[in-house]
Amino acid sequence: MMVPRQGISLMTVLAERGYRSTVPRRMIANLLERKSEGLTAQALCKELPTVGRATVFRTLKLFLEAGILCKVDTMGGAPIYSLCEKGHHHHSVCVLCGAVEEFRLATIEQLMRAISKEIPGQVVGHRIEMYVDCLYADCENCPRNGRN
Amino acid sequence: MMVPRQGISLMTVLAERGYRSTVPRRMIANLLERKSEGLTAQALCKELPTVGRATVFRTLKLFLEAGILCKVDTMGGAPIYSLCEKGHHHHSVCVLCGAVEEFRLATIEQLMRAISKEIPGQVVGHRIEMYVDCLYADCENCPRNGRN
DNA sequence: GCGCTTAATGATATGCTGTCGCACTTAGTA
DNA sequence: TACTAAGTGCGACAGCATATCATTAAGCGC
Repeated sequence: MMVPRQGISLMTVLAERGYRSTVPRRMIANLLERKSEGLTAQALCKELPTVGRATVFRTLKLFLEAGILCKVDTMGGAPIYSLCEKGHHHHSVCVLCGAVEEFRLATIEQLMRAISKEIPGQVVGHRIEMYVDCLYADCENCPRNGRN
Repeated sequence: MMVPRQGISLMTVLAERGYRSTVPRRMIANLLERKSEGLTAQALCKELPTVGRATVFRTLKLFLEAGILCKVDTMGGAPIYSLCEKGHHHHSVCVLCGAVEEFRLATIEQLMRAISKEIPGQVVGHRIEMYVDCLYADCENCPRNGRN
């Protein structure tokens, strides 16, 4: 839990795909890698005022396409962009502070196969999101935990 | 599967809750009840040009609050509003034509309880969406099936 | 290091879902 | 039938995201 995620660097992946290493992209990549709990697009823009909004969204899209970033829907707020390992997984989202964690359970994939048999049509994808009270007992961003 | 859903009428539910029966509301309710596979807000507006956009959204909100309508996220498109039975369930969404079906499996709820134990924090909700090729073998709205 | 080509950028406009404020209409009741 | 509050439509607006386009700079050959 709460392992500092240090996967393949985002910029490395872009380079592999033939994209240029630019100042705005490095800034965005850096911020995403530091904030492993995830950020909204708005937060990125606010933290990087020198980077244009369009560039923020374009860069996020590149990372999404590369499969190293996930766009996680919250319960009625702005989606959170969260760095993720490659491979299939799901997310737990804190409804209080918006922190995102990924989880992966063999049981889920078993269940998905079971559901696939029950549902008419060919299943091409699925999404599971767990909404939790807070991921971290001592989270200081959660209104509930003043200081703890 | 593909049972013509004929639950409690939408207007009846509104009446129970003390809302007035107005022309726009009846038109929206009617359309939703006829199109059991679901509609986007935009589609509703287009089919009911005499009803204002604001009214469409306000009425959808009423039905959502009453728990007889579900807002289902698609994979990157506009959300679909789909009539649904009361009670907890999940959705399968066709990625080709956007048709929505609901499903409910005891196994899922068991699994959710299992996951709850694995995840730090108190689970307050969850969302599962299955994306399928098409729900209906003979769906004429799917580009794949010309006529069939 | 120097230019050159083209990808990438930022500013701006635009699209989309959804909400708000407000004057007008209408449902339901007296 | 008349009254009154709920409901409506319009237009403006908010927030996320994308398109356009002139300008900038990354990365390459030299």
